[in-house]
Amino acid sequence: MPVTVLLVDDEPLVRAGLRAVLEAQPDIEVVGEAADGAAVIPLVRQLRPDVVAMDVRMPLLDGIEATRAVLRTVDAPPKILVVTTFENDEYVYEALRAGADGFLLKRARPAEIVHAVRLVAEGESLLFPASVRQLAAEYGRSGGNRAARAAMDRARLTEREAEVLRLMARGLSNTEIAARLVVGTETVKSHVSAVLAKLGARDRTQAVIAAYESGFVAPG
Amino acid sequence: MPVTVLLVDDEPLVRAGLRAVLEAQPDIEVVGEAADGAAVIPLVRQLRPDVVAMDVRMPLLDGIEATRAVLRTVDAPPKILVVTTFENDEYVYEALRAGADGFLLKRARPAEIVHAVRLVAEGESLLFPASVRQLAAEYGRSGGNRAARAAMDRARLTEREAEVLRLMARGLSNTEIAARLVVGTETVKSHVSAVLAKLGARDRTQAVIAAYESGFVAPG
DNA sequence: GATCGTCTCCCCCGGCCGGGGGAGGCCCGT
DNA sequence: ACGGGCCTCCCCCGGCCGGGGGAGACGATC
Repeated sequence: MPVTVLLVDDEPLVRAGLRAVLEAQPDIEVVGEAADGAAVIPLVRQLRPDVVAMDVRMPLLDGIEATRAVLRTVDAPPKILVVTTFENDEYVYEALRAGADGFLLKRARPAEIVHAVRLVAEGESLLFPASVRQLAAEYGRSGGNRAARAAMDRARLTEREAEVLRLMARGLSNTEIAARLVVGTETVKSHVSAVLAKLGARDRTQAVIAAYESGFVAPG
Repeated sequence: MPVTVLLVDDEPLVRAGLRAVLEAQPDIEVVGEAADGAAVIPLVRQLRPDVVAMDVRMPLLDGIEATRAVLRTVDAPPKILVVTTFENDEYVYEALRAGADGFLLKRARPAEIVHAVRLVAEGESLLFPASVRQLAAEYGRSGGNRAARAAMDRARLTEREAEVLRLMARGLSNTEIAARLVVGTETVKSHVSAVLAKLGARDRTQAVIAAYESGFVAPG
């Protein structure tokens, strides 16, 4: 069955764009739209979407309040994907703390948008979407810390995964980690893949960065 | 004759604030504004300001690159006053090394801003205001792992290599770094290899760890 | 007992990574 | 004029990495 999505944005143009991008996917279906946060709750109850793509800055009720309201009042709430224009948007971190599952830049490429929707639908959190990385590179290092901490908290690593991440953050290769933990390299690869998925990291380097930025490991 | 100033910042609000503060002075005149680094060079050629108040973090072309570009391509270049939000901004030092004449915190009081503009216009350099001196002192001790710091000092990275390492420490792949620096991937690979060799790192992950441990990049 | 989560291991495979070696252009200092 | 960094780009190639998919074993919880 397809992933169902509810679009919430005050700009019709943005909604139309998201709809076009997402509807092009056979496994994604846009089941509704709302122009402000106040209309979200009844629509969520009625449509029961898997994912809500929610703008942060909206009239009446902003994305943060709407996120809190949905998570507080709806049983088996949908995943919330926060949509924003700026990567260094204070409201985005507020929304993540309010319980949103990931965020997405409006200027992201279509493939990245689709990827983000699928990921949150599967229950993953999104720390390092490619679009954010790129923008963070353009603006400097303003995007990181708080989002990193939030993502690390939300990651819910198992003990073994945390152990593997600590060794990754000391520069060990998969083979070396396997030797240290006295398991097979394939096992280590499984754990590493799980860590990457949970942190929304693309490779071990990004995972280590997230570990430092979140305070999971400390320098010195 | 008055001191003429060109404002370069991607945030209209910041430009408006600087303009208000500076225009209040009879001997200072704001002669132009730009929203990104790419627009700076033609404006400098056209307006020939005495001082350019340049943001470090900007889209398209950041303050460092813009500073280099201006100093390299303009005859009798203006004084460059780097404007930043954060005191511990790695980019600021980079900009100073690129030839900027001083820097200025956005949160500075109006009188300090005016003072800074007048000073650089007179040819003084503003490299170490109190806030930065303090931060440099903190870097001196809190910058973690002494061995890592020693290794980083011994490494003697070139400017380009340091730039590449910073981007590596943000999780960018070689391809992404190449796009950002507008060079070929082979070039990036050369720089990365040089960084790894100089730091004694086996792979990019270890290099990023060294960057964090040495304080070359700081979490938060 | 059945289900779930965790830890363990396996195969295939494409791709990025990093090593080695080379080379041309540029600016700078001797 | 000649070197010496530095930045740029090129080739070949082995290997580690990460994705996708699958599966068995164990304990806990319902």
